[in-house]
Amino acid sequence: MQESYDPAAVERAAQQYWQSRRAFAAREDPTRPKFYCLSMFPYPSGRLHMGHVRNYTIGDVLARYMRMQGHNVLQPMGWDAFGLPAENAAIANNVPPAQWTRQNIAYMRGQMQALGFAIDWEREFATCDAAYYHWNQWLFLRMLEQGIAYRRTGVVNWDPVDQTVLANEQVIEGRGWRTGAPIEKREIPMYYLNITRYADELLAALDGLGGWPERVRVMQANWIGRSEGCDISFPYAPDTRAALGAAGALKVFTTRADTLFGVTFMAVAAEHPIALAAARGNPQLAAFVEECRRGSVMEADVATQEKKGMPAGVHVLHPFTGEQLPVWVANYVLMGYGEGAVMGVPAHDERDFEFALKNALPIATVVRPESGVYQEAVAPWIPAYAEYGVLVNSAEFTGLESRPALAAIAAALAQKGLGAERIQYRLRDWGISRQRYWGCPIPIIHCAKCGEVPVPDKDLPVVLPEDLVPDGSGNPLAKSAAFYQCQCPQCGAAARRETDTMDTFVDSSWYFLRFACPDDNQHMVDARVDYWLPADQYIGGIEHAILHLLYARFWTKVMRDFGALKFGEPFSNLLTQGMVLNHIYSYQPPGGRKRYFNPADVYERRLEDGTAVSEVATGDAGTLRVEHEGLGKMSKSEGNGVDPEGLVARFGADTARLFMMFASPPEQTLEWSDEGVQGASRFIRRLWHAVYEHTGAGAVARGAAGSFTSEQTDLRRVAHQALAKATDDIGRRKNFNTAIAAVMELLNAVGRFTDASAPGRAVRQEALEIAVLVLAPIIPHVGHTLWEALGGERALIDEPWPRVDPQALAQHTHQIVVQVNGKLRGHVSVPANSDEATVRAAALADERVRKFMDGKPPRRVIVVPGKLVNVVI
RNA sequence: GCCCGAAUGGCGGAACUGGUAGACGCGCCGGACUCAAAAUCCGGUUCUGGCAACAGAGUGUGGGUUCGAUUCCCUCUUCGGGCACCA
Repeated sequence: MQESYDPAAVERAAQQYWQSRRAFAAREDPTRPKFYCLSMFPYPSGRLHMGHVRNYTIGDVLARYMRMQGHNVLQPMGWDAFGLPAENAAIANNVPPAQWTRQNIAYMRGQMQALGFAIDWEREFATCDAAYYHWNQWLFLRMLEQGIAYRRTGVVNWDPVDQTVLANEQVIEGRGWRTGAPIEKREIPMYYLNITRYADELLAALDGLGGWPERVRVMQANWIGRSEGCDISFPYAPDTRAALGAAGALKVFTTRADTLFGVTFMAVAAEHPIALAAARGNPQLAAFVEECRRGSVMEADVATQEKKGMPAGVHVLHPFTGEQLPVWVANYVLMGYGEGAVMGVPAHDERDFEFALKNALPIATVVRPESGVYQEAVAPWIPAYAEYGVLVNSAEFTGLESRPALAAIAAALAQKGLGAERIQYRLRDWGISRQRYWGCPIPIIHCAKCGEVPVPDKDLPVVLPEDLVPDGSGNPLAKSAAFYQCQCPQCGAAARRETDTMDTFVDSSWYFLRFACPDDNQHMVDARVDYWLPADQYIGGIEHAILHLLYARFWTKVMRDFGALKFGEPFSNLLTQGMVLNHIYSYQPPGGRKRYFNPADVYERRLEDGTAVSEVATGDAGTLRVEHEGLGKMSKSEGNGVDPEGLVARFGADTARLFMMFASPPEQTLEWSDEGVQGASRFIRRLWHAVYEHTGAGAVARGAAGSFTSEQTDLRRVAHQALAKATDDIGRRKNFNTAIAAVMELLNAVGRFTDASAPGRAVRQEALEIAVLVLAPIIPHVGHTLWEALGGERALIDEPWPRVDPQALAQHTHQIVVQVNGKLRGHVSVPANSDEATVRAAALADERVRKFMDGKPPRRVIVVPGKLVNVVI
């Protein structure tokens, strides 16, 4: 081996070795346990960012570790290639999205290969390949047949100037990002997937996902939002009947039917039929409805906006008392959730309370706590009582507790035909239509005579033309006659092809299945899926905890019910990785636009009074003082990204990988640190030198055996403790930082080890072998060379994970911590197999312990075997 | 606004099941090597007081449970993720 470590040469050699053996090509092999290690595939944005490097390094460490543990490992990679950024790039550069996307894929593939990931590149595909999205369309048609896919109207952001539907991201403070025009809501027909049909199963099956982080399961459960409650109908009063021209009832859903006698008003969404009818004869109300129509469609905006309302001037009747209740139109009631109407109970609901105070609506208390003082909520400083309690002022239900009252009121309503118990979900059906070009075409043909006609299977895939260039106004497909002109498959008449494309979440809802059989052109999936799936480990950003992961679970269940899969959950174990952060520096010129500076260009300077300021050099040898805004996600807009490519060029892929794995545990955020990178590089060089000096001193007998000196015993204990810890940290806890720390301690111990005798050198050999093998999944390139130098018979990639020698771990004495009143006062050494009485006696005999006991008798002595004694006085 | 997390030395983090707070790394300080610098190696490094031995304080805030709390419970603060058309 070379005396000095040259990352470029070492990495080239290892990568060439793996490539020449096709080391990562995965084959189905029923005789071996399989391990499908899946990282979320990237959007091909142009260049890899540090989040990608982190994600794929975590996956690679696990894949390589499991390979060493004897598993048949599949680690694939592909491209989530449809989406908005390609269209934006197309508008900016006048390049077709397909060309931009495929160039990016080629570039990013090269970047990934330079990082040395153990990926089976033979299975690679992109979601914009017709051979892939063919099956999106095929399954969509099956869903249509089963009523899972259906068409109805939905609300979108409409830019009236560009005549274009905008994504939420393209709406900035209520205005179109390109035109600056105020955005309107518009209802258009769209396709939906009936995910709510699976709500119960998606919720219940979370219990079986023990390999998922608890917080993700909680988030999904809350997102699905199952609530048990009651539908209640409030019959129209004569004024409402007149406005609507029909009899009927206003239906609401509530989980608090026990507060029914406290209803003092009703609130409906601006889009509700009653609101629209009432607005016809009421210009003021019509203006308010119009104002609501202009508001945002985003839930966060709706929930934080000022709660406004206006009386509709019509009434409904209380189902028990027959009292006339005013109907209000309110901007906080969502048409898309429940019935688009809610009953207002100010005394027992925070939001209704606020609304009632503001609009001078009556407040009626009908529930009180079972005990304790209670003050009726009548003013802003007395909060509404939103808990369960005992009913008052509730006719025949007075005196009941809330829970029995819920059932009793529901039963009474059912008898009157004005209500029934029902389970309601917060989850809404999944709208998949996008009025955009760069996506998977929805395989439907609209015929004037036959209506919506599915494209026959034999005509699939409906291929997306790749030569169009969007210009920001409308969907190019809708302007391309070559695309939309077609014949009706049923009657043969001239017809119009659907020009909406699918949400890109559809593409990512099943790509992990396709990796098992990317070459099957006859079927969506085949029997190989049953070998590889479910994925044993899925790794990706926490930001995907809800939408992507829920859609993928749903899609899997649909395919299972269709008979294409034998399992209902796609990912057995999930690791949600934290984000990569860096410092944000900016300069705000007076009256100008804020500029951001990369932390790499910023340096600190101390002023004469000692305060530190951040500055950047400007072109004319001057400096500019910049403001530190704290830490934030690496992003283009804040200019604080670090390019992985430069890092690899300067330090090598192993350093990049080691730093990422060492800086923090995978689930936590990772703060970028140039010094930390240097530290990782330094450690690799120290390891390199330790092996260089050891092997340079001549051949060594492999395998330490026989009796050991105490120095040898100590090094062996450190080595096998590090191995045991790293095995647990990587395999079970997936905390790589502490596994690396254990090997660092081991290398420190090797450095202190002075025994140059033949048995001593065999012990050092064993320690270095353990260090190299344990780090193999993390720094595989340098490991490849070092393993060869240590005399490995096989290449490192073919080595199994080393075994812990229990004898090396054995300890004859234990250090016991002694506390007095919970404070550390001393240590005592006792034989490893001491009983409690011995430990207790040793502790009480300790000089410092006696000092702190101050002659007082112990009131209590707590002994934790092998660890600690606490003397309570 | 709602749901979910997080907060520990100068910095990143460790302490896994309630049992020695600060492993490991960075930075800094001192030393060795060098004409010198870089690199490398050795030692020190939570804070306060003390020459030291040692003592006291200390895990975002305030409270609680416990022999014992970074860990469990409640409160608040700040930061981050998600909120259905960014992916």
